[in-house]
Amino acid sequence: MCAIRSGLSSGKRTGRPRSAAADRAILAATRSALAEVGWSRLTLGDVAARAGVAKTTLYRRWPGKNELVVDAVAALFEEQLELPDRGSLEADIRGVVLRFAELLDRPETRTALMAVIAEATHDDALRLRIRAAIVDRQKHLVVLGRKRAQQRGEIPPDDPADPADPENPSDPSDPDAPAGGAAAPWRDNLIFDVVAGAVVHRVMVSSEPVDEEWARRLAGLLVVGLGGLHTARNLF
Amino acid sequence: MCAIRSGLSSGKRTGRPRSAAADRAILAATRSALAEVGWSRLTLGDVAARAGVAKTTLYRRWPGKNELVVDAVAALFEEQLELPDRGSLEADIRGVVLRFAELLDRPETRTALMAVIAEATHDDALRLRIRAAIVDRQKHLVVLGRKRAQQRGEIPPDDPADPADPENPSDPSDPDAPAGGAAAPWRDNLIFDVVAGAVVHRVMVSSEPVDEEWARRLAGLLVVGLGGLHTARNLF
DNA sequence: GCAGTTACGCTACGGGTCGTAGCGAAAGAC
DNA sequence: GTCTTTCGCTACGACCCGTAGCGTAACTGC
Repeated sequence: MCAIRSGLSSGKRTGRPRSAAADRAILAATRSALAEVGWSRLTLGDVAARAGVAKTTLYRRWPGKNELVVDAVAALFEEQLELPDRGSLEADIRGVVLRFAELLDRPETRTALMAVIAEATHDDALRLRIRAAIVDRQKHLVVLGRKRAQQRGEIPPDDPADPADPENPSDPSDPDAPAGGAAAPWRDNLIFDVVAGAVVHRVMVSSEPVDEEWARRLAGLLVVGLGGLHTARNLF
Repeated sequence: MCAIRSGLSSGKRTGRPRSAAADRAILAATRSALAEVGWSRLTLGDVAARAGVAKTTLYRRWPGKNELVVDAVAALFEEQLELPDRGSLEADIRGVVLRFAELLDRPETRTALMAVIAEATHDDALRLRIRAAIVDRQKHLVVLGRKRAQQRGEIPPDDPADPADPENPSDPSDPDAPAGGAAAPWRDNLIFDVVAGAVVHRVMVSSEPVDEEWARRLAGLLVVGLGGLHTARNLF
């Protein structure tokens, strides 16, 4: 996260420091306005007025609407990064599903997430910002859950003999690789896309609630399917 | 789809008819502009100029940017509704995955789909429009694939004794019910959310391609998982 | 203290887009 | 030919954008 850096390089800076309270007020005002008027009708002038700051202050910290909204939403993802160990892979998946759904339950998250993703289609810098602030944190939960399941013996440990994905060779810049140092990161990424994608689609497109019942069904589907991917990995 | 109705009530109307060519030009211009400049920088004046029509003509047919974009994108979904029978559930899933990914391969679809979904958060009419023009057509493919799999015997037929979803009782207005007249529509809906959500998430968030390899993995996960949902349906 | 530096609130501005209104001309229905 | 509706065009007020300039406030280092 973090706005425009005012100081040039190193830490020590002179002069009047930026108000951290203003930062919080601006981000909160952004979320509030987002929930009320939506993305397209959101104006920076309105945000500044809600936050009780001048419009120019806003532009001194964020280049534009997109970046501000990303930071405003990213703050919601900062709070609860860890996930308690619920004792089984199935329960952990249910936990992460409900955790993610809880975030999407806030109207400002719903509106903002889709909007910034749409904007990121034409803005590489914005995509990186989203990845660092939001996506990587969610993906970390998947890696964590997989490692726990391996420790429990629910799924086999990483097999060094398991050949790397031929279509995703171990390229240093390969986004399939950096996460957990696993031998087969494509499984983590597949699960990540399935879990996060299904929850988002359920909430945003199908407009149906993600409740305990649905989470149980999705987790059941995945646990059984994951077992199949390991036991009969060359079946398909 | 369909813009603003000019005539008052019944079919027959007198006077100069609306130019169908203008409609096509406007929608094509919208897609073109969307792919180039993105959602937030898209202006209706620009679209009108690209289409070679007056800006007022545009406002006579669509209430605003959102509705225009929905119709422009929906036209892409109209073309290929059916899916060839590929002989197995796994192959059918792969087919629908690649089919959906093909649509998302167009930059205008990527940009527009997320943007209109974000806007739909605050606009019920827009949500209905999206549902009718886009979502229902995609969901139909899932129902079709499930019926084929049942005919092949890959998954058991609908069990009349299968109790309806307690959290989704057979309410006439229940969106879990209307699709295929199945005894357990929640399975169709779950698969729909998982498949469509995973593809969208893979393309939009992970920014990775949906290729044959990935489709095979997702299909494998689902086929195994679906079998588990049927054989051990009360396990979770 | 004092000077130096940076952030802040405020005002004002040109530029762009929105969505609408009014007009005369064009195109089809009767 | 007459009637009805659409079309292209121009013009308009309203709004928002993003920036510049100013005087003031807050904090640092001497």
